[in-house]
Amino acid sequence: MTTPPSHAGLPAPARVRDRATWLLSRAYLRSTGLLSEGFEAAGGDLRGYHYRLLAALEESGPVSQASLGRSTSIDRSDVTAVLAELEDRRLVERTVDPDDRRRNLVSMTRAGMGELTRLDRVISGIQDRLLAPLSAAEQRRFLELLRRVADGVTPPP
Amino acid sequence: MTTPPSHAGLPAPARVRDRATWLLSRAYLRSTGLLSEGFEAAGGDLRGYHYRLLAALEESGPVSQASLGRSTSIDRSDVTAVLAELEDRRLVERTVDPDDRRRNLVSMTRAGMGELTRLDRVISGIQDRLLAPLSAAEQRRFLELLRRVADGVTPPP
DNA sequence: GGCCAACGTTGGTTCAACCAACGTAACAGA
DNA sequence: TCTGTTACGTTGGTTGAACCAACGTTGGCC
Repeated sequence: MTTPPSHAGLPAPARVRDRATWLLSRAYLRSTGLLSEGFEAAGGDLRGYHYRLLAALEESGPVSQASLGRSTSIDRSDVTAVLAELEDRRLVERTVDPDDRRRNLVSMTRAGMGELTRLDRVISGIQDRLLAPLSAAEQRRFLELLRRVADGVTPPP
Repeated sequence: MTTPPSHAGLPAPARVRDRATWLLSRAYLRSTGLLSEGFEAAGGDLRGYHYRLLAALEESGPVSQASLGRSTSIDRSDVTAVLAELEDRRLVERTVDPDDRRRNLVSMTRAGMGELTRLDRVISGIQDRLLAPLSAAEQRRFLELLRRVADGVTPPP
């Protein structure tokens, strides 16, 4: 098992303990811990990048790698590497776009769609576990506030 | 400048967009971006680990590296490396504990205290920038919810 | 026909967070 | 007192996510 050490135990230094950046890093750590647990339990040796690419691909239909990179905010060099892994596992296919031979047209296979569906369920379960400390109403509130912090758009006063 | 690319622009795939894990990773990305910006602007080539160690050290007074590692949740091997850098910059001192020669007693120098104070101000400013999208009341609410998510303690129903 | 931009690829880097193994030192039990 | 076990600091790795630079190929535009 790769359950994260969860070194929750002892209190952090006072200078650090209550800062948003610190709480955020701990929450993120917990989140990635749950995710990698989930990905591992799901088998298939996939990680976040794989899921994001499969999700984008399902939504867009066949597209170029560059476009996939833009819609997932994954660097195109990483897209290359991760797609190669997905192709090895027959979850996607890549063919040169006949209309523009610079482009690789990426499309999902039937197996890829199956894997995406499977991962979907796993990841949904993880959201529930992550947010379990909050009531349903608190979860909604939290997500709304978190979204604004993530977006970082400061409204004019 | 190392201002993060902030590739906020285009929307993530629908499967991903509204998940807590995704929002958390984006908020965390923004947070670390602001932090590294701040550390860079502060000069001195220090990063999060350095600050955490200095903060813990100031709070505890002279202690062993192992103890420092426990109170900051930093692996002891990383503590070793980062303390060596802090010592190079004369921000901390290390001496063998005469009462237990396995231990390195770490203490802060005057310069270290000064650096900590300086970084404190920088980091406080970053909290403000990070939470700027929220009103003061929302910030309090957000921090409370975030703390519970970070702690991950699921209360009995 | 030339020039520039886009694309995919290779091969790096960084930071935080880990783990394993080792020698030295202290300690606890027989 | 010896003996086994733990604690400590150190060295030297690995991982995942996010990056950047440079290159050859291809396409579009003037």
